Amino acid sequence: MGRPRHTAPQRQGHSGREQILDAAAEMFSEQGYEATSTRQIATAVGVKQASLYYHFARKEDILAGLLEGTVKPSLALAAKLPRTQEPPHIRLFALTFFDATLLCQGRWNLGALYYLPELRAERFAEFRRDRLRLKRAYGRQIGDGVKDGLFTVPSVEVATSLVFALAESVISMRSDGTEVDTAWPQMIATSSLRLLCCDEAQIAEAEREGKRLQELVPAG
Amino acid sequence: MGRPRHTAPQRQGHSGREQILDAAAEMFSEQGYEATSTRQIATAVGVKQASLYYHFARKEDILAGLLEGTVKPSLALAAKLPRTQEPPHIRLFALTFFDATLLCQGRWNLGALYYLPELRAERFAEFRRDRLRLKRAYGRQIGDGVKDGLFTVPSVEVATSLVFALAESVISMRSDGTEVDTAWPQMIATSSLRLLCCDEAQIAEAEREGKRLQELVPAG
DNA sequence: ATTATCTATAGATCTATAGATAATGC
DNA sequence: ATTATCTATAGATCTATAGATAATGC
Repeated sequence: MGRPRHTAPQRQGHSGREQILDAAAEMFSEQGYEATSTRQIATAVGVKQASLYYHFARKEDILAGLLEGTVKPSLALAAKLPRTQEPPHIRLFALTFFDATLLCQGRWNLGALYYLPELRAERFAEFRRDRLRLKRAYGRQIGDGVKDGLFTVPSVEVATSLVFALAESVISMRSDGTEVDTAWPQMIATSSLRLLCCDEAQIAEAEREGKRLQELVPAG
Repeated sequence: MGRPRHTAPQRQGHSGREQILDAAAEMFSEQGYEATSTRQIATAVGVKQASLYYHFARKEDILAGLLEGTVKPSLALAAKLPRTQEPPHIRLFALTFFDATLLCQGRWNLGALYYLPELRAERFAEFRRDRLRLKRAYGRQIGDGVKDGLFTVPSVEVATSLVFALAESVISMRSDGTEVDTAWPQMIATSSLRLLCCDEAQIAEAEREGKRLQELVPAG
């Protein structure tokens, strides 16, 4: 319903809103936020520029709409980890694997949005806070593992930053055009444990058990 | 010489060109390229907007001027590594340490420019090629190490991407406001070897010997 | 004469708003 | 009446050029 479009729909997505988000996801992640005009998005969707404003009050809200739901699933998994009673190396493997898997999949490289300098704006404070919470969840697993003698690191803070960087490394890979296949998340999670000087026997155990925990949360 | 400015100089740098680059470095790395207007840069320098165009024909050339010289030093070190006759784990440590050190220092977080979506433009093809060459240099050290039985990895390609991501991890750290002190490069280089399943004895050796190789190239 | 600035402005954007219009639903 | 589009446009940019101007150097 509503007045018919001049052009046939050009985009995936049932509602107009979803079509806008789909087009914006592609363009924001590949060209950047400021470099993508509302006119460009509208043309890709197959509507006139002003029609976007029926669905989103401001351009920023389109980006916010995309960010919503990117970290939430990982954060949901992280929240359930403490209750699993699993040892830290398995929990960390599960978190890293899950997070990397999310960033690998999806038609567009949504993770690239994390690097947009525009995210410093107040409008995106909540997203930044969520991403920081996720990083802290990594830190908790690593800290617990050190306490239990499973990991050996010179600094929990540095180790956390490095493991977090490994999980997110698929973002730059995809941006650079590297094919990131389904084997990567496992290699990333395993590499993280190696970096933490985890025992090979325990790494093997985490590889077996860690994937089971993915089911704690509905698949992204 | 030249007509005097209306405002006293606001920026570090001897020439006008350097002052423009200094201001642009700060703004491009913090706000992004498109989000930074030539007027903003000019104001920060203390000149009128049009005066920038005496030094740079186009806005893109300012960004190109900044990128020039960011990967070159690491690439120069990488080029000299084969002649050193050092074993791969020492060469890789040296490269990672040097690269991370460069990214850590400097008034502005120039590495953040690597993530600007605008770098996909043809104007920056040379920079992209250089960065890819640097990544391949990482790959060569890792491949050699695997051949010599020093490293054990499921895939040289994935391992290369992960080690490269570790070296560049300081970029996101600095962007997020994390204090990145002088101890990080060493921890990053060491962590890289751990990720590659390198022997602890050889890691210790690389920590001792790797730093010596920094002198192959004039300090960035 | 050369250098490095300035003023002024063309021309091309770009975001967002106001209000009309063409469907469907009640 | 409601929904989702359309047309038209205001007002604010933004990059880049043309040409004047105020220094220094020869």
